[in-house]
Amino acid sequence: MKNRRLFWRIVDQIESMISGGDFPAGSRLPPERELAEIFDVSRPTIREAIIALEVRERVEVKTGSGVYVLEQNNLSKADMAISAFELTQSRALIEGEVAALAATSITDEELAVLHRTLVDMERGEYAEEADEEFHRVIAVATRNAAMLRTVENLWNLRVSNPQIVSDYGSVCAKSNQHKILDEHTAIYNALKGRDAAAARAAMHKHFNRLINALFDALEAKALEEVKRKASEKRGLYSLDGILHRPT
Amino acid sequence: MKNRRLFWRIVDQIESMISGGDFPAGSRLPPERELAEIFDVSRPTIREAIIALEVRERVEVKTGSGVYVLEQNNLSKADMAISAFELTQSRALIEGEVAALAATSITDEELAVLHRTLVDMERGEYAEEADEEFHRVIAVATRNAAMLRTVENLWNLRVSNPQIVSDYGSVCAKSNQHKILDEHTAIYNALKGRDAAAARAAMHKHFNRLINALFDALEAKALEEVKRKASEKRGLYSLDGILHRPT
DNA sequence: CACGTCTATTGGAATTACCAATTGGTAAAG
DNA sequence: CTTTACCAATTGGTAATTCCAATAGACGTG
Repeated sequence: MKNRRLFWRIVDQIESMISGGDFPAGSRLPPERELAEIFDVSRPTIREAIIALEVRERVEVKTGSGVYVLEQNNLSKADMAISAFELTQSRALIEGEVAALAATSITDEELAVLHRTLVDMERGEYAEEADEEFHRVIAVATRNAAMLRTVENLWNLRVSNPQIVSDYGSVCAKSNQHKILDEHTAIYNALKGRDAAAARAAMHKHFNRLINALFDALEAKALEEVKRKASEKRGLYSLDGILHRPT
Repeated sequence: MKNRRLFWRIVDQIESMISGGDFPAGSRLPPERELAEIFDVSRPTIREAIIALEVRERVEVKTGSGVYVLEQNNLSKADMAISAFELTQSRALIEGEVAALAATSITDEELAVLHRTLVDMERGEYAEEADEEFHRVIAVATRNAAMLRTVENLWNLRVSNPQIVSDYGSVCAKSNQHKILDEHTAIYNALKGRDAAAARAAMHKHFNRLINALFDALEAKALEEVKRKASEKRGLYSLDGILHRPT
């Protein structure tokens, strides 16, 4: 659909200029007539683009004065403050209960779907999708829409927070995938046996290992950082290059 | 600020006409030129209003065809499907874990705030606010932003869903407030004693009674309905009015 | 009856003009 | 020298008009 109306293109351009730092929050945009020249469109088109930005609350229009860039509410500055540890701890406790609840009400069809996610993950393709599907199906099996909604929200927090995605990077690497698979299998077996306590325990074990893995990764990263800085200092203060130099 | 730009007035008018049923979802709005006549403004102004509605996703513009009213995503048709039972069950399990977690990390200041919510509730004023604050502070005490976020989400589900608000109506009536207060006090004491298991149990007990109260209310309502219908039938088929009429 | 073409309708965009609010400078008064 | 009042330039607000492009429905042809 390249037939987007013209003003949307202008909206994108102005928006990228704003987020690109050309117009910091609080600053004034060039007058409409100038923008029309810059983007080589008519003034009405610029006005339409500005109205779109205004509805989106990116700018504020002051009659007779100009168009001003607003602070970005960046929804979820609160979300950004959530760390991978907190998220994983929450998921451990909540999805532990979800698994226990699901064990009492899961159907054979759902168990079959779960088993498919295990096969998918073993094949190695779509590993993340299989992971999501696994946890989601268990939430569905609770017959509780609020639980499903909560589990989905937590997953969304994970994938929408770049910091968390980064922190999970190494933990979910291919080399660790068999661990996830083993733990998922344990959860699956507990659910198959309709054993609520075992399902809860297996889910806790799953997330508990993840938390430890996150700690290990954090520790390794911190250690790396220390080494790097030490190496920098060594470079700065070393006398290797100037002592006993054979001229 | 009565100096709102003209097109905002048009946006409001069109929007109220849509929600007023003049233009059902899927139907086409009158052409821009007609709207300009109807509202006695110029066509560019109509265009600006339509663009605002388009950015808000109330309408869809099809070039050469017309402007069509979109379904209102009334955020959360999925949310509407969540029943009071499901929500309460979720809160029982999740906030049970929250209480257990909080018991290990709650501060004396937070305990003091909790105690204040108990006093507030005892005084009877701001009972709902005190309830919300009570559960919220416990979530804060977990030192886990994801948990806090989840608890807040569940609370929002409750207050934003009219059906759930209605179902909770009788359960949270003043006559039952002392029960809630007693249960909150029990949770508070468990937290004060830093007893995770006791806190979890007290929270479970709290929500478990709520679930039973919801069931009772549902049952009473259904019974009422049966009686009402029976009474209607009685009125329809009764012979009281026509037999042995003293003329 | 099916298919393609033609045309009326409708939105898309540009141009021009003029109005209204704001702003900032300048000149006059104190 | 400071303050105030006014005026003019700037900037957005609205309108009127024109032309273009996409769509849909009518119409005609095979």
